[in-house]
Amino acid sequence: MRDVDLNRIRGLQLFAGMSDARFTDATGGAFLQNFPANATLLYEGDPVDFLYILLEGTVELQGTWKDKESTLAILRPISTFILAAVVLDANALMSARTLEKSQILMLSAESLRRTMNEDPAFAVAVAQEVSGCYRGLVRSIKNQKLRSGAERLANYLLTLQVRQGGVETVTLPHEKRTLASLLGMTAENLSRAFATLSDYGVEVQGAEVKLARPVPLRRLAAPSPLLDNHMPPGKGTTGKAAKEMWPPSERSCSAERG
Amino acid sequence: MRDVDLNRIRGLQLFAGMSDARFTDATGGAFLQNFPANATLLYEGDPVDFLYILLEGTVELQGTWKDKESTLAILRPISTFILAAVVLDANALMSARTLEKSQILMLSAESLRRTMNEDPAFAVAVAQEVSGCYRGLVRSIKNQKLRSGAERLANYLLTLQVRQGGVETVTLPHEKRTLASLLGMTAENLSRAFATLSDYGVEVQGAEVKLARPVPLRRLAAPSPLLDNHMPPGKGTTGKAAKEMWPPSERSCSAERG
DNA sequence: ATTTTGGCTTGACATTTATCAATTGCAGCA
DNA sequence: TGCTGCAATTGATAAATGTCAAGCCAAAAT
Repeated sequence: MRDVDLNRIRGLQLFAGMSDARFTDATGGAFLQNFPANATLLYEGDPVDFLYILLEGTVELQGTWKDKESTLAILRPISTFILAAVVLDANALMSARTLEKSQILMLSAESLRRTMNEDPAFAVAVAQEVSGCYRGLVRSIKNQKLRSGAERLANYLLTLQVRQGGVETVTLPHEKRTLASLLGMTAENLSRAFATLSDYGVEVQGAEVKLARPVPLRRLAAPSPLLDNHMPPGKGTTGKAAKEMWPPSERSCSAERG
Repeated sequence: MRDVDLNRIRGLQLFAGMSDARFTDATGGAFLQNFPANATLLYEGDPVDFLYILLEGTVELQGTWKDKESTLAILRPISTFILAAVVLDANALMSARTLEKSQILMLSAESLRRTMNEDPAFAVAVAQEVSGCYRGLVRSIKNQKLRSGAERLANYLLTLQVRQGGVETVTLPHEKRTLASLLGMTAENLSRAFATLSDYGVEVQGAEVKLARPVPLRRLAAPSPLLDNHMPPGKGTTGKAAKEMWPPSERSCSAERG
């Protein structure tokens, strides 16, 4: 472990209230790992011995049942994942695999649980982080149960637009089949959903998607802070909750969901 | 507040490691409220000033979007709810309403946040509780995205069977339309899903459902600890995670989901 | 006892989504 | 330059799910 790597995570909200001594202690058994694309870090059902922190690359969290699989989240740096399993010393409910070459920091789950018990501020930070992840999942379920495929896509595009700085033409960050799975549909249906949205000014060319008529698109999408997390680094969801600073907890575990 | 009411929650995992003094302090601003059936406790988007603890009755958590609504969870005593919003001092993402006459304990959110900061053991307990809720939602999403309506119903029935002690004939605890919404389908489709399951020995008569041929039913349902929470009070999910004792965190916030 | 209410079911139909097969398009490579 | 492999698209079809309307049934009200 080089300090330069640890410094990348020292600034995370999760470790904010910690003394340097405790931070050093908690990250004692940590190591940095480089993975190629399409490497599986963890299988569904596996015991979880580490907290993973994605520093570079992309990681997909997926679930499987009866030969079917579904993407539950796609993570970008800097994100922690499987924190809940670490807290409860439980088995993983999701598989994790890299979508591209990735650099991942692995912290000993046991050390973290010990630190939680010794450092009150850290325990609070963990509770906040997991709470944010929880709320991300609540949004995800609502998105899935209340909206149609085209509506989910429309909202995904609008969220992407915000995250990319309000540009008119957004760039899809993943393969379309991955995006389809994240949005809860087949690749074929994603194509058709794009076709449907062409009536609303959505023009696709490879990974470039031009949102030519934002107004009708937004009317169809009807984005809502109660379902979508339009949160670019540094802004709070509500006035009241301004303390949910970056890295926003609600983003860490469920970023770029459908 | 009568002590007899507070005693009902004193035994919760959430308050386990707490000194009596801190417990008294944390529950200082608490009050017990009786609600009739169909009373809305909290609307989606509302600021959250209390942690709710259901002592008697039934509470439904639901989400709304564009005139559509969906049941996200149905809670039974003793369950806490909207803990994540309390932790983050954020607005509610779900509405909460009673399905029947209910008795609900309301604890000051601000007191609880203060207690979290003052009592390390409580902060850890909160982190564990929210982590359990998080995992419940992960299961819920997988259930929703990976299974068909009939498969969700089949698994719901099997879960119910376990929870009711393994009886051959289970009793549906809610109205079918509520159940349908929980399972992510319309009431009409729930009827048809029951019809589909008749091929697997499922015989419906009102709220009584006889599972006459468990073997083929289980083959169809393919229940899995990674998607279903077959956890009756007192048993852990995995050998390793035996410390997830009752009230199991994974049940509190998402019990009786589809 | 009769009416009324509301949940539940059923049928017909529309819409959405999935599946299968074939084709296109494109990037990497011989 | 032309393969080759894979993602993406398209069309045809099937399955799942939603919608609307009508009717059934049982519990509650009169």
